[in-house]
Amino acid sequence: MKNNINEPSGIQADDCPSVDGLRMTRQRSEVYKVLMDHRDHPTAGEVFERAKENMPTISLATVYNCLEALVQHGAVRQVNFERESSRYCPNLTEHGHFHDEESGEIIDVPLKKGAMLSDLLELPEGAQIDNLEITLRGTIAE
Amino acid sequence: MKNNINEPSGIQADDCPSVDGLRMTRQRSEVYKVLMDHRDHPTAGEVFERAKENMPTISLATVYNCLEALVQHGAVRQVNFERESSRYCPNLTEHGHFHDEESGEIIDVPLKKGAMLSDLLELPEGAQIDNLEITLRGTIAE
DNA sequence: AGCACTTTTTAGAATAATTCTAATTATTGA
DNA sequence: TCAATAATTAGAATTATTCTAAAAAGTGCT
Repeated sequence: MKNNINEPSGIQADDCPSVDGLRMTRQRSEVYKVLMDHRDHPTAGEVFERAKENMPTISLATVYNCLEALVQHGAVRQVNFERESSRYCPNLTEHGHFHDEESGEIIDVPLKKGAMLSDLLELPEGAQIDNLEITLRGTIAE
Repeated sequence: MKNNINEPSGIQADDCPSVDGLRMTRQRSEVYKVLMDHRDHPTAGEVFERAKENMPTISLATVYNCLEALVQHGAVRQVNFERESSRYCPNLTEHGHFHDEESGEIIDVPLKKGAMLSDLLELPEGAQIDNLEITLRGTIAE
């Protein structure tokens, strides 16, 4: 790969706050920036298209690799709607996703402060929850 | 297809309570029975394997068709865990799913009676919810 | 800087769940 | 019984994602 940008691999805090233990390569930083830029839950393919604008040599496999690395280090969340392509979301606060069937838009749905999941759900005895996904599909009345 | 079983296509209430507007074929009824028999959230492939025991000529495409028909008519729910194969669930009460990472088991998690989703989530103004999916991943402490 | 070592990136091939296609079979209702 | 519609089937096609193996980049030591 031609690397003509004279840039250290440690990234400005603004771009990506050096995710714990994750080496910040130019590609990972670009992928992360794409997600931060418009926070609209793009698919890997969409991230690829956007990343190519700044970094024409990036490959789709790398985008997948970067997304996986970012997800595993907790810098980004992976969101699944039924059988569609995974989407990626840089919002790390606990939240669900509302999929507007009319506009196609995906809207972050924050958990109410202080709300306990166990108020809503009859969880199994002793359950330790590592991951929670709440997805909603519907419409918005005008 | 060889059809050597002399059986009307209308199904016993016990097998499948004539889902509104859905013609109950032998295959759909078999697929539904598989789901009712062990309620363990099988994948389409697993449903296929089980259905073949009683109906060796059934095809995988038909299993997919039947599952889709049953889902669309609300007789069965489709459950997705991340990128895994879809799973199918005949429990029609509102509930989520807990995926035990140790045993691999999937456990239905009932919504508490009277609990409102809007107590937990900051829903968008005017949201009409057609579909809600709550999935949890974790472990169970002994 | 030079060198050995590890990690990442890359293009393209492979995989696997699901959907599609077109032909056959079953079902319905006149 | 016949025509019309719907469902089933085998196998091909699709598509998101993962894998592979080679090249490139990064790291750390002297």
